[in-house]
Amino acid sequence: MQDSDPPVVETRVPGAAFGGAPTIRDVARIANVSIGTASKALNAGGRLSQETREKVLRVAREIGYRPNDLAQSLHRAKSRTIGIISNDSFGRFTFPIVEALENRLAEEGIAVFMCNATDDPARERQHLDQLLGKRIDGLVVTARRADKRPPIGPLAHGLPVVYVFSQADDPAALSLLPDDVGGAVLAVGHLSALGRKRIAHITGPEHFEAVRLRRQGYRSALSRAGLAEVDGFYRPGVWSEAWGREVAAELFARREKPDAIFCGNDQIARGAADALREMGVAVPGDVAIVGFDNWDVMALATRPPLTSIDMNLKALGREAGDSLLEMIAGRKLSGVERRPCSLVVRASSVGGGGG
Amino acid sequence: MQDSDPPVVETRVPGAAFGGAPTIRDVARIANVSIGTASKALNAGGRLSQETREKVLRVAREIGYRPNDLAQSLHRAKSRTIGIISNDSFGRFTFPIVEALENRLAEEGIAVFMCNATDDPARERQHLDQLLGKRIDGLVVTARRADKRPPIGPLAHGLPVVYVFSQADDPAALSLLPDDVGGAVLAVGHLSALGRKRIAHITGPEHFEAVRLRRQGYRSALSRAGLAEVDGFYRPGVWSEAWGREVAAELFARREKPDAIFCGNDQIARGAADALREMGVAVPGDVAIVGFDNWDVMALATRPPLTSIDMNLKALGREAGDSLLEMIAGRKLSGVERRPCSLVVRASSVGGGGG
DNA sequence: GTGAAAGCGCTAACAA
DNA sequence: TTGTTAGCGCTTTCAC
Repeated sequence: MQDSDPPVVETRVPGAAFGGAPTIRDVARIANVSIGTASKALNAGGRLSQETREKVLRVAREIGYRPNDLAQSLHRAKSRTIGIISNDSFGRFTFPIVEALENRLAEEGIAVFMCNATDDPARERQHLDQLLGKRIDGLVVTARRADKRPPIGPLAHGLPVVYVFSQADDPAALSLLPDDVGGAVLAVGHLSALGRKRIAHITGPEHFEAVRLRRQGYRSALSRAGLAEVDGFYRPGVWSEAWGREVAAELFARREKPDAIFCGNDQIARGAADALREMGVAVPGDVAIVGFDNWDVMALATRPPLTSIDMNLKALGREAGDSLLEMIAGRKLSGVERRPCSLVVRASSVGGGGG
Repeated sequence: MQDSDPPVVETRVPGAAFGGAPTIRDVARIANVSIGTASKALNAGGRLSQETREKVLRVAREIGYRPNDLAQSLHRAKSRTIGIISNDSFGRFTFPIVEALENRLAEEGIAVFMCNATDDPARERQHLDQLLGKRIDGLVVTARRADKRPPIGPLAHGLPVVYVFSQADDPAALSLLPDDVGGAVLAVGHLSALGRKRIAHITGPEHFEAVRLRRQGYRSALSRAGLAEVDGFYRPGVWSEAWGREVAAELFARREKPDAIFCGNDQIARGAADALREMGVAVPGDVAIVGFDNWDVMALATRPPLTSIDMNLKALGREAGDSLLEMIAGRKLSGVERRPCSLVVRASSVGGGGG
């Protein structure tokens, strides 16, 4: 059976390319037209008799023809492909960003190469080389923390690059970041609007830019509300529940206790909430708590559920996609853009007393 | 200076391809050799004078030449590219898998297209079309839960596909999964080896295959240890901390209390641990607890830290990469392969009494 | 309305 | 040792 069909096989022999995927040449031959005609029919262009067009399309469908995008790319000098390099090994923060970005780009028929560099410059360089070889039309760089990093490069001049949740040390680059200061102002503003006067701030390590910015927001919101910054109420440390528990316990062993805590992330907030509950302090009755990140798995599991600041990472990712598309279309974009966070109110700041 | 070099510019005019990236033609022209010679030099092949080779390489380096991988692919009929379609929007479980896979493939110089289908068959189809157009050499399909799914297709015949943390309803397909039964046996075996006799199982919804398999492991480990399955000790429900708290409280209101709990995931385990601590039951003194997933953020934050079952997702991802590479090389692989889990012991099952 | 051919960037077979 | 050329799959211009 198999051996009785040499002629057909023969026509595909000098190539047998790409696992035998049919080419436009196959379509043309079977439909009995020239390659040019087949191309015109498939691309819905040029003048062509209805009959021929349909014949070609039918054949194409029947043999499962699908244009080879690599060949097309070669011709149009655009790969319709972009790369994304992450140093977060695509963790909790990068995920939503990358997902939204991929969605946006998929809408335009652009495919995304995913590369994980895990903070290793050598790996990053290697990935970049590969991507440049693949002639990506653009690049997105993302990271675990939004601190400054050396810019990507040197690379094919004019390759559009967007840094998101990551900041290049290069004024000509475009960086998209959440507005940490504004997020903190939102949190503290919410608490002061609820009548809280003694607001503490438990947060992560100060070498994170986010920690410094959120503190700045904390301070400016306090002064805007006419509140004093109590000595010992600002507590940088680590991003863990244990730290939240520890500081909360300590603050409530003081004479001057806070009536609200703004936490640098949801884990700290959860730790604080746990410690307070166990000490018999009512949340939000005695103390209101606001977290940061709005990480559902933490915020919802906390008792009571956490009011938190959402960095709107999906929106950030989508905008990164928009910006990259614009840059690919030729626009020059640069600067550090900070996008607003939002406040998600739950029971840890308002509602039935609790504890 | 710049304007004094018009001829060079001119040579690149009919094309200006790919953002002006230099081509091998540019290298050849500047090095004053033929294209064929340049190619030989760059590919370290054929016989060529040392001198010429070096000259070519130097020019290539100077003008920043990087071979166009699309053109190479076209020629060699391999794209050195694979696709990965996820229905987990790359969440907690898929991510370690994808990361390890990407690492493995990067070692071979293969790039990975990332596609998120989010359980929408239309989006999946669309992504698949795009990937096939890009002539990927292979495909990996991954999902949020390891339940059976309709196989991908129809697609270019012979495209290697590996399902990981996902199972195709097709005996000819290769699926790589964690061994849930074995994981449960490990957990319950650990508890019974510690002398626990009354082991309860709080877990997620029964429509998850993982729940059914883990229960099976639970039962077989009980009987292997000569322990009875106490009525009401098997508690399917939902994957939440609240469920863990609820059931734990309930079990300890009974006359016949368990002396160990094997939980279907770490969230349930954490809920149980919290409830018990608040009831004054000592963990692991009175009750030992084992979770499942070894999700660090949960397992480590629990008081006491959770003993848990690790599905070794990174190893699974790496193996998926190995398998895909083999299939690309021509081997046919199929069947449902389950890979062992491991037990990670922490203080919730052994150690200082606690509570 | 249709076909022929050049060219996208590269490799490999064959000439010189 | 080096150059020439065909061809990978596709689009597009230009003849017919």
